[in-house]
Amino acid sequence: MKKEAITLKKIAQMLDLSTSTVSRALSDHPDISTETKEKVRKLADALHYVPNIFAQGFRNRKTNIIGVVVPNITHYFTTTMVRGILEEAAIKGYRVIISESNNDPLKQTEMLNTMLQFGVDGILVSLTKMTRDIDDVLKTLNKIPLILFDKVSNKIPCTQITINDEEAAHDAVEHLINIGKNRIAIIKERDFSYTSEKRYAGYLRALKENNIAVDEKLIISVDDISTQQGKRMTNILLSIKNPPDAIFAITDSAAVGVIQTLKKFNIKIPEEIAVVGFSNSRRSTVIEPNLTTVDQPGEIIGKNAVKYLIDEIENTAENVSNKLIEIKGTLIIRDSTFKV
Amino acid sequence: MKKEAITLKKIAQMLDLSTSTVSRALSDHPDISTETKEKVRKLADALHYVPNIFAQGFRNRKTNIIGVVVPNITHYFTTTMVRGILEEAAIKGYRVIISESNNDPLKQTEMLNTMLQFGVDGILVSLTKMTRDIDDVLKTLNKIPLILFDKVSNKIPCTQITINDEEAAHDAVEHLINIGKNRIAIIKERDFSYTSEKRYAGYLRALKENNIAVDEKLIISVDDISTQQGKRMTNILLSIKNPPDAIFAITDSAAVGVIQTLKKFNIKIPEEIAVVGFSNSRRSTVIEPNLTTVDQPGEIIGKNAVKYLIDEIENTAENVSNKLIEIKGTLIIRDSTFKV
DNA sequence: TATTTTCACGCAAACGGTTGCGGGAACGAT
DNA sequence: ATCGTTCCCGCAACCGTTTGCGTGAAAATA
Repeated sequence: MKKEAITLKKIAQMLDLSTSTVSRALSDHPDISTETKEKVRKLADALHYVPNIFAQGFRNRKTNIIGVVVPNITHYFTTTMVRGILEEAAIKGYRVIISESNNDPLKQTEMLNTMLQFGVDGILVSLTKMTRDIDDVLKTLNKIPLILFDKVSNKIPCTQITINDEEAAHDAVEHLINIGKNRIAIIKERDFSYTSEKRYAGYLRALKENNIAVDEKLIISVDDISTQQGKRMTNILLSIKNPPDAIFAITDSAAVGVIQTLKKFNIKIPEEIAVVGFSNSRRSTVIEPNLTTVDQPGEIIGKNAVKYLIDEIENTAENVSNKLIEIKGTLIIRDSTFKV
Repeated sequence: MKKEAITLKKIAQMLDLSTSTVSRALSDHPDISTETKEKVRKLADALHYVPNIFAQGFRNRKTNIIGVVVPNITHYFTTTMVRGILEEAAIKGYRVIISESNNDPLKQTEMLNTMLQFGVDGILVSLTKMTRDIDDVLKTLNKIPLILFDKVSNKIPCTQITINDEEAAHDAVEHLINIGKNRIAIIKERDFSYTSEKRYAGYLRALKENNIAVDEKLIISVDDISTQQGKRMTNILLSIKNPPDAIFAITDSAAVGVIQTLKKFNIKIPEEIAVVGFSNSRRSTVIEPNLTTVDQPGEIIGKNAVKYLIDEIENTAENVSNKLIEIKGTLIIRDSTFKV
């Protein structure tokens, strides 16, 4: 079936050398003379020799594979991060195994275990929303380098890479204040979402800095944030006595639902109610009016995650300090808040 | 660092057996007595024994990994297929390595080679657009089971899984005819795209079946289909003497550009010009009017691809016949063609 | 010339699991 | 008692690569 592979042994036989010499020649070991190295390299090239990865992994206890676990691979932003991960990993000579937790903590731990069993060198995790018992993640963390990205948690002591949610949200809300809004609603996620909490904190800080009182009625929490929920929550917000003059949806998909509902009631955007989202998804330039949102540089996050992970993998000796890296997200102002 | 792994040898020592007996016991070999099997299994469970995959792969030349190459992982439809692939592979006990060709044939062959070198058991490929010299793919095909999905090519003799592009496109165009259109433009891709050709064929068949003459001016080919191109081509279509009364864009993203441009010129959709896309992307329900499009069951395609691939992997003996599987896509009628 | 150092390479073990083959023990049949 | 089976199990080789250690020859030093 498969053609006979070219092995070190064969090259050795052809050159009348030992396999160890060939091995060392290819890895540029100082014990080998330059001429021998030359000869070996030339023949290896000619035969298209590729080392048997399994023999190597077997020998070195290193697989050069990193595992990636994400909640939902169909989210555009997630794919941009994955793209960054794939790119950086390829550059560094690593391969990537991806799996999806479907926001199910049980499946998440199952995935982690599978990856461990498979012998990946390290794991990149974007947490499920309801990761309450982080024990399984911690257990994995003890065995193998592990880094959190995007959906992170301060309860897990490891390096974490995310965007500056708090600051970006703060900027978004401040932008709303700058265009003259002061009854600013927020649609956020209920509990267990580090990301949501951070953005909520940014919201609160922006209000406080501008001496705007917090109105609990304008703070809406949902279990799973989605376009559907955006619609429903907008209905609720419109029904209160003093409706908001701006809505900050913690997610673009929710923001889309918000805008659709506002339009259904013929509410002028942004004059009557302005809308801000988060993610700069593709839909944000399709919805009308175009959505003001926060652009998250997914590829950069992905690349950085790989960088730090490989760093941990290759420097197992010194105990790496757990870093908290925040990548800057930038507010993109569009028609849903400000028309030119 | 890593705790000492539990090996067959250790279990063997603890039970005073040989490693071969333990190995056979765990693989349910008939030579081993039931009691011994019981004992071994119990201890293995208790110790959480997991076989060293690299030793196995090394020995058996089987990795239980399948490689996946896609042109662009950020496309929503692609991610739905990936989801199906991941799910089915997990069920069958395979892991998945993903890489992105960025629609670059050179990168595609590079990816294929990396996967080969890595020893994957089989490969799933969605071709780049300009895969003219398919030699590299063929070379890979000779060494290892390979199946094409979504972006396929009839020039490569292997099992292929795709949606019924021709029929779906035919249905879409026929729908346009049914609502009274007869100057139907198509925006398609220039050459080298099997998918595009199939959809174009469906377009032609629908016209022919309904005795509508083909007008070359209404057939627009572009190099890379995108929202931007959709906009530009719409401008062109509007500038001809007899503009179309319907536009079939071979892709949702192009269709979005079409609609945006038509709206800019205050052309009524669908009364003056109707629009149909292809993919049922998320944007198709955000754009106004909502886009009539073809829904492609990505997960089913992904699952099937894995199924057939594993079939080939595990039945290397008999020469598998190359099948051509078409998964049904279904037309979803929305406001861009028909308002209720 | 005798001794040490340097250089360039080979030997062989090791990694963990699988498997062909062979063999001892128990049993039944002759 | 002898022979042939059957049942269980162990021995040892093997997969391809890496690496500690050893060695012979040449070169350098005494």
